[in-house]
Amino acid sequence: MQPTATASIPPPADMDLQAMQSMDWLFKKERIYLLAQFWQQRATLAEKEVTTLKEQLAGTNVGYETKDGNMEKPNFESEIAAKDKEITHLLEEVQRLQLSITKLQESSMSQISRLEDELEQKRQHIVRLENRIDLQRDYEDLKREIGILRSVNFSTNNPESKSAEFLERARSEASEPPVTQDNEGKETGIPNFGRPESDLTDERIAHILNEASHIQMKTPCEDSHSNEDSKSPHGQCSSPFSRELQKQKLKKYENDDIPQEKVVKIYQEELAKLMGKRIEDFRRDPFPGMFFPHLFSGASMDRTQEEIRMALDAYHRELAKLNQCQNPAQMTNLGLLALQQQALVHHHNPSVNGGAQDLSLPKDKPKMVNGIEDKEKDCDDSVKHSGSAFSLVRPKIEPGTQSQTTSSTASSPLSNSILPPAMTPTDDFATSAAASPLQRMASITNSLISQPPSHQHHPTSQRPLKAVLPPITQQQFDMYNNLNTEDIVKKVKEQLSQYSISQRLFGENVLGLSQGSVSDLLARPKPWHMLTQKGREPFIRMKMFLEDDNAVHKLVASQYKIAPEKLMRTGGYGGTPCGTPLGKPMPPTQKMLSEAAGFLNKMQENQNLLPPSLQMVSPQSQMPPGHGQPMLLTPPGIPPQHTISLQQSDHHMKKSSPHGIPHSPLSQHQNNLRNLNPHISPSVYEMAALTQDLDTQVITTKIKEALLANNIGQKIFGEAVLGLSQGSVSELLSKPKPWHMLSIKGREPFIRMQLWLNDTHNIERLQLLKNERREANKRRRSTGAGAHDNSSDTSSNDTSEFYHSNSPGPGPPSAKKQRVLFSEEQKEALRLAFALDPYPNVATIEFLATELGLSSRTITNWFHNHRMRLKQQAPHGMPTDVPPRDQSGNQAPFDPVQFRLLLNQRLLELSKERMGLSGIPLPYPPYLSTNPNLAALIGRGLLPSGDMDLSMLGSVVKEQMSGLDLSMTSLKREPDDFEDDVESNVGSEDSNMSGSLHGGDVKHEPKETPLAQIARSSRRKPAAPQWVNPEWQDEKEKQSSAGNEVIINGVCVMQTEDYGRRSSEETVRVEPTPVMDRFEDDQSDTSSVNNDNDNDARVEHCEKDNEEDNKNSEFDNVHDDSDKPIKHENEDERWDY
DNA sequence: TGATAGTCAATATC
DNA sequence: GATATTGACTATCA
Repeated sequence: MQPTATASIPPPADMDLQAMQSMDWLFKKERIYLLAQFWQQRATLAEKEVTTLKEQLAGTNVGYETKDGNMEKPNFESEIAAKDKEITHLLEEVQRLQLSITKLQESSMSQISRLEDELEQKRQHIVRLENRIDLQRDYEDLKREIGILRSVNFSTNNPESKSAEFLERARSEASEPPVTQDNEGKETGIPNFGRPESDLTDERIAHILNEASHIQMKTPCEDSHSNEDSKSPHGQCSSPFSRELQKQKLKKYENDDIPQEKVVKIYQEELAKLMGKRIEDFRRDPFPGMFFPHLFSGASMDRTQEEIRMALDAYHRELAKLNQCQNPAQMTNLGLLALQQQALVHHHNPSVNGGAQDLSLPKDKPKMVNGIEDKEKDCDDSVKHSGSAFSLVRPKIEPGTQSQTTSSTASSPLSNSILPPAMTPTDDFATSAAASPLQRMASITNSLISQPPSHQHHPTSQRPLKAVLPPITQQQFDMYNNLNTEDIVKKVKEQLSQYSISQRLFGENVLGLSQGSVSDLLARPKPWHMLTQKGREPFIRMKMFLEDDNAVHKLVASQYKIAPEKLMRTGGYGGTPCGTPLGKPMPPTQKMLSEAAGFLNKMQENQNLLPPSLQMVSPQSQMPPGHGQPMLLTPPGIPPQHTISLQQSDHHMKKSSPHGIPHSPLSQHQNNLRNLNPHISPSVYEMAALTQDLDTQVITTKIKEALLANNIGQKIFGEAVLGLSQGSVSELLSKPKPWHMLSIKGREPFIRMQLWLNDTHNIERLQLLKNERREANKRRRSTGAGAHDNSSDTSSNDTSEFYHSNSPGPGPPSAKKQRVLFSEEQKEALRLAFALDPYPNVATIEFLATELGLSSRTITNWFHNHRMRLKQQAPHGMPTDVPPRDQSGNQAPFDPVQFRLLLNQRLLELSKERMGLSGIPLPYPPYLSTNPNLAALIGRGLLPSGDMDLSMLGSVVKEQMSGLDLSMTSLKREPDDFEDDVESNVGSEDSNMSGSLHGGDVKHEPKETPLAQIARSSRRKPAAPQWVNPEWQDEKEKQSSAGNEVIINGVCVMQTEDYGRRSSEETVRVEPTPVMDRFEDDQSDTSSVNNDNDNDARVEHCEKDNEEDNKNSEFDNVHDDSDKPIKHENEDERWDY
């Protein structure tokens, strides 16, 4: 018994704005509070009981007779003592819990202050970011100012303004981000890649700079050390100086409080020095990289570049942060700067001239050859600028330990992963991530040049390369010389599970290991002392990961790339308000989820059908209709809109709450959260995760009605509202899965539908869009004469153009891929094969592929699709038609001979039907009667009974021997109805006559009774849930032991109690599109018991399912022994049904 | 390697 | 032309 309503809990005393920042604490506290309350209640009860007992003891004199006949008083004393003990225990418990509360309060205070600090920092950062949006312009302004000042300077110091001009030119071209000039000499900001590089030769630069160096005032340090700098990578003078320079430059943008003159001077000096050195180097060895590429890239050359890199690094970092916002405009800025910087590399590097051309290669592509050197020198500086939170994956490399570095590319996958998709690991990025900012910028540039911006989120192009993490340094080994691997693993697992981080993501980004390895490590961590140095590395990384507060957030954010990929199609996700600097790319944090979950759950108490967030007018309605930017007509998970939704739903709650539930802490949280951080609101995914129930059937029915009534097609609806294709919409509408069966992703469309339904202008908008499309089509027809009628109107309207404009322009709209079309016979064969073995092994697949003249891939796909679709067709609460795969691979083997024989039967039947002979019964060969499997098939009506036309059989057999003739077409039939029968055929003894035909191809494995087969559970374990309210997790833990919940597809939780209620009382699904026709043939033959299921449209399924249910009921007992808290969905459904 | 969920898009059907 | 079906594919997980 739990203390009842949350509403009865007084809000914690310090429920204020600050506390809102720490929702997890709040939840913990609340829970503890509840527990304390609970225990206290129990203590009181126990006390009462004791009192009662004492009274009884005092007031009664009853006794009982012992064996020896003596009367004895009941031992109330001991009972009282026990109760007293219990009371003590309970009171202790209460005390303990109260202590916990106090502790939590304390810790929360520190947490709050920390959060405040963090917030303040972020605010500052935002301010800085805002200041830097115009970075490029500032930069160029500065450049111009330099030019002006230089001219003045030179004019006063040297009448030879010509040299000043030259110098300026050299300067601007060699050291500043190259900015092309248009005819008017106006800077366009576009890098001039086309300009001949020889335009400014090094000799000329040298000349100019030599001239200038005589003219200019130089610092003594510079004079005396310029040469040394070129030799020594750690020049005493230049490094501090350049750091100073960098600082100054940064300050310029942050404060603008440095006198420009000074800045200019610094620039000039630095540039002159750099250029001087460059020339020196070049003179000494015109082709250094050719002979000593490592030295070249690693020492002098780099030294000079390094300083400029450092100066530009600030830009890079800030722009990268800006880029997090995925704002196209900012992307442009970034791109420009990247281009400029790349150009700078080109210009600044003498290698661009003539023979030394290839010397730039190690810079731009610091991969195979020079990767090591690049990394070694770059990490020195660039590491310092890397995001601190993820420094663990690019462990700080001490100068002294650098030489140990053996990593070839030294990429930092984690830092890659936190880049926005546009910057995520393409080849270049992955390899250059650890390189200098310039290299990174160059990579970005390359990427920008080679990819249209809309490709930013293409999932395939950004697939991270296998991570190669820098090795753990000796220092780190020393630091972690003894770790509790189990503990680490436990914590890591908690983190991964809590934040729904996949093992793959974690492995690739944090450990540099594959998912499989991670799984192994996490499942079976070896004790520290048993590990080799190498084996310890991952644990050290894990430890570092755990110690980095930000790491998990970044990882979560990077995992979110899924969402942007999807949502960016509408610009929705990108519309996320910025303010999420690199360090905090706005993952929906635990707190937020808890918050929203609490709220949603609370809301659901008050509303039967819908989660509160959905009970609202689509925020889109607040936008001017026909707004230029095409968007989904329901918010695609855009936080701002959701904010509205929360507000509205909150409002709704207040209005509609029948129970008048006052402001519970939860709703108060919500309010506060909303006020505090309007932009931190759940996305559609989060809403999906946080919504415990939603009647998909009702939603789809409503949608269908609405579409039908208004003559709106699935296509336009799908594209405009759901971002899905017509086919998908059709499936969704006709076969909506119950909410609890859907993964988070699968829930998304339903959320959108609901949002759309709540939009008061939903129809208007769609009509508007429809009209627009129609007119656009008309226009196109009249003007374009249908010249490029590539895909009818599919991708030619606004919305879909928007959706599909991702496809890069280049290349013809690839010719329509022709779909494989199975003939009826092929289908029949596949169905038969499926009936025999729904999980064919490779050999079987190959056999089938050969037999049917299809590719293995096609066969695999078919099986997969068939399994999935059968599953889908199973009504709610029904067991699926696909038995779980045999865990040990002992599925009754697929027997080619049996397959062929059965197939022959089927084909005969088909031919007969075609020839109008369907009434004539066919005999089956004698052995069939001895083969229970086949007999079962026959019994179920799969196979005809009666006398067989032997001549036909002969001909079919002939056909078979020469390969099946699968060209026939005839009746349709689903094997779905008989596969169960095959499975249910207890004690089958098939495949004994296997062998001669392709026998070698097919393994015959030890058999197992179907009972055992079915009783076995799926080999898949439920995956870690994603975006499930952590609060639920706890409850789940409690509940799951009762076996009433199951995690589906690793992403959603099925409340089987609900489920049972649902299927028994609530929703009886009536499929709008009956699928009966496909099962007609077999229905009459179904000998199973019909359990009077009132689902008309699903009768045949119910029959099957009931049948299977009956069959399986006995297996359930087998399973009941298992104490597995989480069961396979099939099993669960079976149990609940 | 192989399983599942989700989806697209070609094709079929109404 | 709208909708349904279905082969193919990606992403993710174990």
